[in-house]
Amino acid sequence: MALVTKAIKGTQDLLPNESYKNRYVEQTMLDIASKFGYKEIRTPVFEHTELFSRGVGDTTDVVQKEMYTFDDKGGRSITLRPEGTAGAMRAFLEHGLFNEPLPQKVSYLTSCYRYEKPQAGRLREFHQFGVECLGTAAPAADAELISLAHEIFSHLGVEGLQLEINSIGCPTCRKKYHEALHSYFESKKADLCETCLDRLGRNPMRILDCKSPVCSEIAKDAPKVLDYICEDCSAHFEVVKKHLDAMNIPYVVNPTIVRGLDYYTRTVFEFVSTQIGAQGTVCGGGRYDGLAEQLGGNSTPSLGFALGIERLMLLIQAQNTPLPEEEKPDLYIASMGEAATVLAAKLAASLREEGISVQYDVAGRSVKAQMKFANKLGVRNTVVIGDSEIESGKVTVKDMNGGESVEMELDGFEDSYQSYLIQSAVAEIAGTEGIDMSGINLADLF
RNA sequence: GUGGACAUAGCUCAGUUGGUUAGAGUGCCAGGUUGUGGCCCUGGAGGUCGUGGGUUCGACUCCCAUUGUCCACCCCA
Repeated sequence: MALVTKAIKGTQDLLPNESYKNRYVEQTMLDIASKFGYKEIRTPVFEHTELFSRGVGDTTDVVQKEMYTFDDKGGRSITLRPEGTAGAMRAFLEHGLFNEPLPQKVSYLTSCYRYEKPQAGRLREFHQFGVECLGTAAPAADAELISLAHEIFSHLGVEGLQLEINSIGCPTCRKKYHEALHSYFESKKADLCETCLDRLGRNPMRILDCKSPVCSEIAKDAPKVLDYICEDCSAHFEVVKKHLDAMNIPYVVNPTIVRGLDYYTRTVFEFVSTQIGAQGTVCGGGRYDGLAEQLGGNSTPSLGFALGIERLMLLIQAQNTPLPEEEKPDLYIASMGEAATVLAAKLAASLREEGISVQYDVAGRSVKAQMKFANKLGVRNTVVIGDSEIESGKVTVKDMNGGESVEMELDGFEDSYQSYLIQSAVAEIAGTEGIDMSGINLADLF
C-alpha cells in the first residue's frame, strides 16, 4: 500500500478484466464508420499551442483555463490536445488532402487532456472516438454524420439517448442574433444571476442554458436563434431535418444547445443521456465551416463529432447493455514434471500457430492447482500430460463444461485437436451432435 | 476555480460512549488421494486504519491541516 506514487488525478487505468469491453466498443465504432467511408487518421497527442488557441478559440474555457500547456526544451509552446478536430484539420491542410476527392472522411480514437475538476463522466485524460467529414457544405453531409452516430448507438444496443439538434447560423447571422440577445438581456440585467452577467459579455447564448429559475424564466422570452438565422442557414437546417426524417432518426430541436468551441457554425447536435450523472452529453458535434480558414487554409466547409468513450462505457454499464463475452482460451495443457512441461510448451507453440489459444503451466504448480487455474480462465478444454501419457502416446481431452472426454494421440495432436474443435463448433451450430466429419477435408474449411 | 460527502486488507464493508494482539465476506496461495477444475472443509499470506500534526495515561475512533476519491456548479466528450 505504501506505493511510491499513484495514478494522476483525473486519470484512470483500464484493467485487464474490463479492457475487452472497450476493445469491442471501439472496434465496433471504427467498423461502422468504415462502412460510411471514414478512414482512420492518427495525429500527435501534442501540437503547437497556437493550433488550439486559433482553432478552438481564444475565449473558450477549454483554451483559457483547461489546457495542458508547457514549453519544450526548444522553447516551443506545446499543448496536449484537448480535442481531436483541430489536429485532424491541421493534418488535412498540411498534407494537402484537399487535393484528394472531397469530402475526406476521417475517424480517430484518441486520448484528450483537459485540466478540469474530475467528476462523473469527466476526466483529465479521456478518450474520444471522433469523425470529421472535410470539404462539403451540403446539408446531406450533416444528416449522414448524425446518422453515423445514431447507427453506432443502435448497433451497440445503447438506449435512451436523446438527439438534440440546433442551428447556430453562420458568423453573419449569428452576429445579428448575438446583438439581439445582448440587448434583450441587457434590459433584464438587474434580475440575472452573477454567472449570467458574466456570460452576457462573453457568450450571451449561454444564458439560455442557465439552470437558475429566474434566468430560465427570462430566457423563455428571449429572441430565438432560429428566428435570426439567414435564409441560407435556415434552408440548410430544413434539409438536414428532412434527411433525418427520411432516415427515421428521432430528434428534438433544442434552440438552447450551444457548443462551447468557437469553430462551430450552422448545425450543432448532441446525444444526451440522463443516466450517467450531470455530464450527460455522450456525443457532440456539428459543422465548422470556418475552421480551415481560421487555421490559415482555404475555405473548407466541414463537420464532425466526438463521442466520449468513458461516458459511453458509463452508459453501457448503467443500462447493463449486453456485450459479447470475452474470448476464452480454447485449451489448457496441464503438465507434470519438466519433460511434460517442455512437451506442453512445444504443443502450445504449434497449436497457437494454427490459431488456437492455448495456455500451459508457467508457474510450476501441481496438477490440481493447474486445473483450478484453468477453470478460472474459463477454458473449454484441458489435457493432462504426465509420464504415463508420454509413455502411452495418448492424452485425454477433457471438456470443462461437462461434455464427454475424447482420447487423442499425442502424435499429430495438433491436427486432431483442431478437427475436434471444428467438429464441436459445427455440432453447436447445427444443434446436434455426432456429425460425421470423416469425409470433410479440413483444408476446405479455411 | 467554488461547494458538499467520504477515506479501515486486492475488492465490498464492520469496528460499539476513545481502552491495549484491528475484524467479516469475497479474492489470492496451499492442503484435504499416490496425477485432475467447479461445491464443501482447513490453514496461510495480506492493513504502520490516506498522510502530517494536536488533545489524552491511551486515538481507527475527538480536533486541525494536507492529499486523494466521489458528487454537484462552471464547462464539455
